[in-house]
Amino acid sequence: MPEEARSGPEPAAGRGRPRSPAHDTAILDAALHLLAGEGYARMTIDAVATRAGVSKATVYLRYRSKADLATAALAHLRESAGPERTADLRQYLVALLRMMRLNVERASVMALVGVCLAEEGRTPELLELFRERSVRPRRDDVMRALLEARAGGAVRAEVDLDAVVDLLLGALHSRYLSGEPAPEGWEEDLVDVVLGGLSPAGA
Amino acid sequence: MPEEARSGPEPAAGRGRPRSPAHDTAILDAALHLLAGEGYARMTIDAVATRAGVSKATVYLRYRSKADLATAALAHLRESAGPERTADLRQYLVALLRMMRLNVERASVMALVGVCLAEEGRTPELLELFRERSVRPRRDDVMRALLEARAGGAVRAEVDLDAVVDLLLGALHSRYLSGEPAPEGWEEDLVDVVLGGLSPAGA
Amino acid sequence: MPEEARSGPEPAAGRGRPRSPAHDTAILDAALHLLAGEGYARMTIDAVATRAGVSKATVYLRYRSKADLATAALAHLRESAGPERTADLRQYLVALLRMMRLNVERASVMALVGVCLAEEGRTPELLELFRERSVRPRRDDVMRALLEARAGGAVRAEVDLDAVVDLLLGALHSRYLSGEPAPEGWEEDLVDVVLGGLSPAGA
Amino acid sequence: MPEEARSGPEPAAGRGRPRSPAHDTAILDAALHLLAGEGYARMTIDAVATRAGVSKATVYLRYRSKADLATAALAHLRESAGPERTADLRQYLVALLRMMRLNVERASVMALVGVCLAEEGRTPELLELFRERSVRPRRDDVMRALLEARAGGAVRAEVDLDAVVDLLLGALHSRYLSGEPAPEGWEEDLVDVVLGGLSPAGA
DNA sequence: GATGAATGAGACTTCATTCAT
DNA sequence: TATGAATGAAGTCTCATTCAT
Repeated sequence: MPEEARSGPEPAAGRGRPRSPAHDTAILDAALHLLAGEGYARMTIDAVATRAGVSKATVYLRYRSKADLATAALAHLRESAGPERTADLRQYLVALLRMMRLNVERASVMALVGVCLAEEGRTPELLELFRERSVRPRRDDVMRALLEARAGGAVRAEVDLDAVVDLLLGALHSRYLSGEPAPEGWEEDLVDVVLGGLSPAGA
Repeated sequence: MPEEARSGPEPAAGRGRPRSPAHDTAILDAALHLLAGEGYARMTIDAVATRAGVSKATVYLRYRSKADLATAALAHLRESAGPERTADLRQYLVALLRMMRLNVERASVMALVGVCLAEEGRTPELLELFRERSVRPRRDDVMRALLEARAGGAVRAEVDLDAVVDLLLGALHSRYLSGEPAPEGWEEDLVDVVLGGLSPAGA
Repeated sequence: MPEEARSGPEPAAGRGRPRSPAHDTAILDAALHLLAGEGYARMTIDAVATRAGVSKATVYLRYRSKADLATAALAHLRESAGPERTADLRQYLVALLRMMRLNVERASVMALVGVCLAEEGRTPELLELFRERSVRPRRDDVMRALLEARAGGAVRAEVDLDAVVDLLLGALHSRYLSGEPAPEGWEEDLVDVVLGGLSPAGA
Repeated sequence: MPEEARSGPEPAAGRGRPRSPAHDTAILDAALHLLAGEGYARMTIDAVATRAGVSKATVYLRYRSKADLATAALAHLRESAGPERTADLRQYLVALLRMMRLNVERASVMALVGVCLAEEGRTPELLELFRERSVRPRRDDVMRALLEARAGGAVRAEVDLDAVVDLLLGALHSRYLSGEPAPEGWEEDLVDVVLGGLSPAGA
């Protein structure tokens, strides 16, 4: 059988019994769940199959290998949408950061980040996919907002906007690594620092 | 971490063959190297022993289990010193961030972060130790510098300094996850944004 | 003992590849053989698998652990049937004891007894199973014969029949432990003592 | 060094520091305890050494191998003395059986029997030693009492006394294997059966 | 003599992957 | 297609035994 038949959930042709699409998503959901919860190495095909309610061979019918499956699972992360855009930059950034923080607190996003980082040496596609589905969309959101604000004169022209994106989006990681939970109003504080700067009169 | 009686270089009364201190460090170095390079699950005791030039049982003489070894390896991360303190806040922060970035580019620090995050659900000690040895010292450095600057009037009194720490120290993660290398002068840009803010005239 | 879903020869709905019944018995036979010949600790799963002509994992597909396997192997001891019942008590007891003695001389029954006794502190199920499959059936045989004989008036009413069972069935152990082989007519001697007693005139 | 120096607790000559006799017995006691409690395979040299309060090498200084040690431990079983001899046969036998039963209930004698039986195929010396120290003395005790009773006319001349010994001494094993505890007066019942026989009027 | 370190050879168990039904 | 069985290659940990002090 041609190997393309196994590289993803798309079946070879219209011949024979079609693959169950319910199984397709069940497998990917299960894999993603385990990937985040157990890490790559402890995500066993058996556990994925059981959780998805299928047999191991059914998984292998769709994915050539465990790495393939993990990759597909990450690719299955739907590009999450950011919050509604508002005209006010501060308000928008605060909303975006809050959404991200709640995400992190709810799902095991940080574990997923960890898996991608830890596996980078061996399976760089994982990090690449995570970037594409999760990191880049958020960066683009922020960057677009900043560009508009600059166009509207609300942001100084000489500021390096890439650096601003780095600052805003990294704070969550930094805070998570610190072990301290983010206090009430944390997002507002962040944005205020970035907007207003530290220096007394401007500098 | 090794059993109490075994964590020091010399056994109780100096009787019997002394434990080789060369082995002690070789084992921890090997473990740390593999932990960063292969992740927790793929760091095998066999590989650690081979790399350290000892037998597996010699490793087990020191550490009761693989988790023990990994934890000890992380604890063995020497608390790296920050750069020389300078009176000028901007200059100090830039130097600190640069040092951190070079660290990340040189060693597999991000992989280590990933391992700790990925294993948090199962071995929270790893993240805890990483925090203690790597994260907290850096945060303290920054915070001290900020407090001094505020005392000297170089920082507005109403700014939330914790948020500033989050911003500055997270940018590196954010940038790493973006996949784009940091450009020349990146640290200066970061610090300038934080010092000067985005808004045109102040706020 | 194997998991419920796995203890029968056919899986739930007949789906998938059926488990080889030849393997089932080959594994149990091999395990029993090694258990008797090598003892519990030296019965390795590897040896069982090799002797059964399967892979180790195939064994683990059926039994969760080595203890499980050993238990199942003992449970696999078919409840051996006693000799034909005869009306004459003496004749029946002699036949039964002879059968048991031949069993002991032929198979490594005593080694198996030893294993169960030696492991009692750690795996009491072994002894329990051995009891159920080997000890109790024999005791019941004897007891039934004694009860019938008593009903027929061939046995004094005031005798404690449990003690009689203990005496008759223990003699084999005692003799085995003595190191001397049982002489020709040993069983007859035993039974005659028990029937006739030691005392000259009666009591 | 000559191998005899290791085959037992007797040191080579009077030269050098003499071996500690306290260690000698501590090691054997520990070994015997573990042999009975854990079985041969699970009796580790490490555990013996620890329990004896010495180091592993100290054990090896005395015994060439684990098998050697186990054998010596069994040989160290002091030939336990039977109860006081009394003129009355019945009374003596009851006392002897009671002592044995209490022994079995107190110490892990049955486990030791099991170990010897289970290891017979591999280390027949164990069973041989056990026989010599524990089995034979008891058999001799009973036999002597029977012979005296016969000389005194209290036992029928034509009875096979070896069979009587087998019966009396095996009952304990039989009862132990049955899983039921011996009831109050069990020994009396046994002896009464053997003395009086089952048959109503004599034979 | 005595100690604790070091080791090589396994033992149990798991798992990604392939087969037969 | 889908299933459950079967497998070979590890991986963690233990232990009898030998060494260096």
